[in-house]
Formats: sequence, C-alpha cells, structure tokens
Amino acid sequence: MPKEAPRIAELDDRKVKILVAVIRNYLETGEPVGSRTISKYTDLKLSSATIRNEMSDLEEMGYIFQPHTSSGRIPTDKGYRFYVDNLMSEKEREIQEKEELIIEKADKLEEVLKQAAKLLAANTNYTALVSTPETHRNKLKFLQLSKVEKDSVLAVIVVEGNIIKNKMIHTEEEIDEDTILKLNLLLNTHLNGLSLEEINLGLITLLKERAGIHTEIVSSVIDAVADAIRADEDLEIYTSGATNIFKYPELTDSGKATDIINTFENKEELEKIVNTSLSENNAGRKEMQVYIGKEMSSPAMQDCSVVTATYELGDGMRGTIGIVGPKRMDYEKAMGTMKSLMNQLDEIYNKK
Amino acid sequence: MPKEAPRIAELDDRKVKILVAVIRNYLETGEPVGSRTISKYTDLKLSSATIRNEMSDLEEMGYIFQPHTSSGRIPTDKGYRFYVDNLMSEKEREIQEKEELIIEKADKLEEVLKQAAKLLAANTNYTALVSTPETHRNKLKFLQLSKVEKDSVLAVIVVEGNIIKNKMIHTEEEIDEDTILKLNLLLNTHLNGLSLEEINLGLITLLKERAGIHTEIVSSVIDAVADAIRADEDLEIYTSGATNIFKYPELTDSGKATDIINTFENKEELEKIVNTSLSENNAGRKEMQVYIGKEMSSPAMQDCSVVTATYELGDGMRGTIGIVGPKRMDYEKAMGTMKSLMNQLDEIYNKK
DNA sequence: ATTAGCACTCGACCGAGCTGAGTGCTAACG
DNA sequence: CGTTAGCACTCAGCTCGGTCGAGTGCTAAT
Repeated sequence: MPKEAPRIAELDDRKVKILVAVIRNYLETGEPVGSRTISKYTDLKLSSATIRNEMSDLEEMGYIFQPHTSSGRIPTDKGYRFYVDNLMSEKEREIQEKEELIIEKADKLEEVLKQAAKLLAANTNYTALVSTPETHRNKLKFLQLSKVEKDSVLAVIVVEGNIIKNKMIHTEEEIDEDTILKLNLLLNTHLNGLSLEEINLGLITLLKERAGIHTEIVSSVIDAVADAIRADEDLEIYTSGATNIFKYPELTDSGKATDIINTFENKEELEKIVNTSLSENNAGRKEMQVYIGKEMSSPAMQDCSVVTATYELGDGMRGTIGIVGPKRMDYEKAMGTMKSLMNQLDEIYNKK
Repeated sequence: MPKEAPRIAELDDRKVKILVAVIRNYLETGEPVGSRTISKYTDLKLSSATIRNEMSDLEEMGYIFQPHTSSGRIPTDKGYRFYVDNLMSEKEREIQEKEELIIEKADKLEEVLKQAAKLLAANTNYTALVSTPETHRNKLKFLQLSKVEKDSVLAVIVVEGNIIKNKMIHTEEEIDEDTILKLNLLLNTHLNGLSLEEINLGLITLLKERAGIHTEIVSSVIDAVADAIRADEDLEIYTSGATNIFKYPELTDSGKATDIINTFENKEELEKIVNTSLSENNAGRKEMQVYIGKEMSSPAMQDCSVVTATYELGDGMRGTIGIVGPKRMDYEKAMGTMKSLMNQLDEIYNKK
C-alpha cells in the first residue's frame, strides 16, 4: 500500500536538508520545530527567515504541517514516508552492528517467538508483535491414530517444520485395534506428502469410498482427522510491551492509547497488518516494510507506524514480526533491531 | 489472606445502615459521598448532622475516610471487606438468575477458557483473567513413541483430562523400530497410571537401569520423555478486556493504569494471585474469594479488587478464573456473573 | 439523643493577563 | 534576485485571583 516514493527531484538539495532537519528534530523532541531551531541545527548558514520561506514551500507540497497557526512544523505521513524511503541509510547500518539481542534456543517455536517479541519490545521501547507461521502450504509428514481409551482415539499429525497437531476423537461405539491399523495405513498411503491445503473435502470423500469398510465410525474418524488437518486457523499473534505506547504523549491523550491497546487484544485487526505484510513481502522482495499512519486500514492505528518483517523458517513457513510505535518512532533503531533479530532467527532455524 | 470479618456486633444497626449507604452510593457514583446525600438516600429519618456524627465514628473505626478534609467519605479496604462479607446476599441472587452467558462448546480446553475470559470481560466491564489448569497431579494415561524421521522420534503423552503433550526428540544416530517398540513397552509398563509428579528423577534412573539396553540413545530418549512429562510449567494465563480499567477514572490517572496493564502482561504477578486463590479455596471450601486492595501483594494492584473462583474439571484439574476491577466494583454483579459462568463450565465438563 | 445553624475548608471551575515561541510579510541589502 | 532584518500578529500554556458549592465540625437549642 505504500505509494511509490516521490522522485527526489521534486525537492532541491536545500529543501531536503531542511526537511530532514525538521524530521530528525521532531523525532527527538516530539514537539513542533520552528525555523529558528533549524537555522542553528543545520550546517547550512541561513537565517530563520529563509528557512521560513522554504518551510512554507514544504508545507504547500505536503511534507510538513502546522498543528496550529503559528506554531512550528511537524512531518506529515508523506514527510515520514520520504524520510524512510530515501534518507536513512548510514545511521541504520551503524546501529545494526551494535545491537546484540540474544535469543535463547528453546524447544518450542512458540516460546522462541514469545521471547523474540519480548526482546524486541524491551530493546526498542515500542510494542512488539509476532505471528506464528502459517502452515497450510506445508506437507504432511506423519500421521498416526492411536486408541487411548475404549471410546477415544488420538490423532497425531506432524507437518513439515515439526508442527504437531493433536485431536482427540470420541467414538460412539468402541473401535477395534484392527480397524485403527487399517485406517492408519489408509490415511498414510493417501495423504502422506501432500500439503495441508491439498487435503480438501473432495479428497476426503474419495478416501472414504476407498476405505472399503463403510461403518459410521470409520467415516466419522476420517472426518475428524480431516478437521484437525484443516484447522490451521490457529494463527496466534503475541504482543509484548503493549504499555510502551504510554511513553509517547501524543498517543496517550484522549483514549487513543486505549484504542490501540484494544486493537492489540483484537486479533482481526492485527491479522490484517500481518497479512498485508506477508503478501507485500511476497511480491516486493524487500525485507522490511514500514507502514505509516493512514497507510494502515485500522483507524486506531492512524497515529502509529509499524515496521514489519517476514521471517522464514526453512520449510517455507512464514510469519511476521512487527514493531508498533508512534509515527515519530526512531525508524533507524527499529529497523536495525529488527534486522538483527531476523539474523538471529535465521541462524537458529536455517543454518541449523 | 482476607482477615476474618469483624464481628457485626462492633457496629450497631444504624451504623451498618449508614455504612452500606455510603458504600452503595460510592459504588455507583465513584465520588465521595456526604452526609446530606445519605440523609435522603436511606429510609431512616435522620438529619445530616446526625449522620455526620455517625460517619465520624465510622471513620475512627476505620471503615471509611475522607480523601481531603471536608469532602465526603469513601470506603476503606476494611469497609469494603465488611460489605463483601456481611451485606450482599439478596442482590446477588437476583442478578445471578438474570445472567445468561453462553459458552460455545469448543474442541480445545484452551479455546473454551479464552472464550470464558472474553465473556466475563464483556459482561462485567472489568478485566477477566483465566488460568489453565494445573496438571501435575494428573495421571498418565497414554504414552507413545513414534519414529517420524531417521533422526527424530515423536513422543506423545496423554494425561487424564485429555491433556496432550508432544515432544520431538532428535537423536544423534538412527534409532531402529525395534528399539522404539521396546521402549514403548518399557515406559508404558512402568509409568502408566502414575501421576505426573510421581515421575521424578529417581524413578527415571531406575527405569534406565532396567532398560536392559544401555546405549546412549535410549538413555537420552528416556530423558527427553521425562522432560516432557515434567514440563507442566506451561501454566498459561489469559486476560481479556484489559482496557476496561480505563473506564474507571480513579485507576486511569498518573500511570496507575499502565502499571496494572503491565501486571497483566507479566505472568509472575498474576500467578501469585492465581495461586493464593487456589490454595485458599482448597483450605476454605468457599467457592469464591474476594481480594481487596492491599490484601494482594502486588503493589500495582493496590487500587483494585479481584474476585476469583476455582473451577474444577472432572479429573481433578483445577484452575482459576478472576475478575479484576476497581475497588468500587459492583461485587454483586461480578460474583453473580462469575457464579453463572462456573455453573456453565460445570455443565460442560462435569455433567458430560 | 437529635437537630438547626453557622463558620470554615477545600477542590473545581472560570476568565484575565502574561509570556514565549513561532509565523508571515515587507522592505532593505549585497 | 535570493537573502535577511525587523515588526506585527497569533496562539498555546501558565499562573493568578475570585467565585462557587459541597461538605465538614462544632455549638447551642430542642
């Protein structure tokens, strides 16, 4: 959704310098920045009056604006966008080298992700957001039914990437060991190696026909298994450091913070962000996305920016990691820390 | 931790009536209540002056206090305690009948609990808190190792209550099917029916000795299984409606809300609450506990009250459900809704 | 024992006035 | 012609004093 960055040509060198000065300053202080400040802050030797003229131009072009008449300027979304797209290479690299996040290798992916979120939040002072990977393109690796009790059968399903699913299936009547054995064979020969999304309703009915034995139980067990396989809607999203947003006054006032935290509690909104990030990444091949203010659909987020990245675990499972902060967040730092984290995840899961 | 309720005798009838009036009024309005208000609000025909005298007494006894000189009174923790312990039977019953929460039966316990939290929060306008049950006293019902790949074995463990645990075990060298079969037999004969806490280190070493085959792999596999069994520290706590606390001005100011929400993010503090509730319930046989302000250890919670209850799923698994709100929360309603919810959980899991 | 009355306290609210940061415009300057 | 100095103007934020009203404590009368 981020529009193509405006051609640099639109702004002459001096305007760019002034714009950067405004933005940098605002990022630091969080307060509107005036012409006088800039005439000192920058190396270009110009009086405040001149700066004022230039700023007036910049305002007309939509890069900055005044919150009220005769106060300093602050960047617009367009201003930030320009900054993010064109003007932040050196500083970022610098930070990235310094950052040293250390993820402890944990047994469960879930734990690692939670930890990653925590680290990210702690290191940036923004809110971190991590989604579990989508698995529906993954291939079935192992499937087994076991009789646990007279009337219950446990289905264990392992897909590539060692994601394990369980389903306890209650049966009306007792089901004998022999049938289970046959079912195991049947299911394995037909489903093994298929990706989860390939296992659809058509295939299942076909399977039932071939089953040979046509009792109710068998059919219902197969249904249950199919259910479990398809139930990959368990996309979880963890957040950490939600209260960090209270550190930024412009988000604290008038219930904005409440709205934002509510959004964090509400999966659907988060999913949108995660998903656009995933698809964007898929198309664009950029490793990180930045969404600024209105570039996000969610109304509660209009005063925020989000930096997202897509992580990829060897077996093609992809998930999203995000940092949510105020629009005046330190993009360099956020992106630097993010990159550093991605590198680590890479090391853990892909180098092996 | 809640102290024994003061004997009613300490307060004569009239004082009780006045105290109740103060509390009820404050619960509704959230503002200090004065003598004049009460002289109207109650049926006892007394002038404000008399009320003032009585209130002065009540203040001396520690049931109410003035936020600043010459403003109305608000209840102290002691006041609330008295109210909760002695004075709220009729209204509660009434509400409880009206409440109709409907939990959809879901496959996974986890989902049901999350849903319960959501319902609770939505219905009360407070924050809900649900812990997954502890399982360490549960008995092992089913254990199975399966070879998934050359170098990995999957352990599936089912305990009473149909809690399923998985552990993927990577082995250095390939392990043959035969060994797995033997291991399955070994583990099952020795561990089946034991409660998780009975499976300790001693037992495991004993088991290894009896194993007969003494290769490294076997030993490491057994260790991994034991690990998985003991790893019941995955006590999860879900919260819902965290931002509801913003609805109560006395919690919103001066970063209190932030502290509270932070506490919600932080498991350890929550665990404390959950655990005291569990043990309290164990001892006292009361179905619900109320903790008011300083009765909780967590400093961030000193301005809150919590209503907790312990749910019990057939197989002896117990967890805690809580409602967190301001001290001036509507205890009747909270307890009523809670009770109603517990009844439903009971129906789902215990009536079968 | 209860009540009416009175003086007093104190937070909340409101408007006035001041200040300082910042602007836009104009005229002068190199 | 771009740049600058100067000036009038705007406006948010702060402080100050005054008023208001709710509420109390105390005393004297019932």
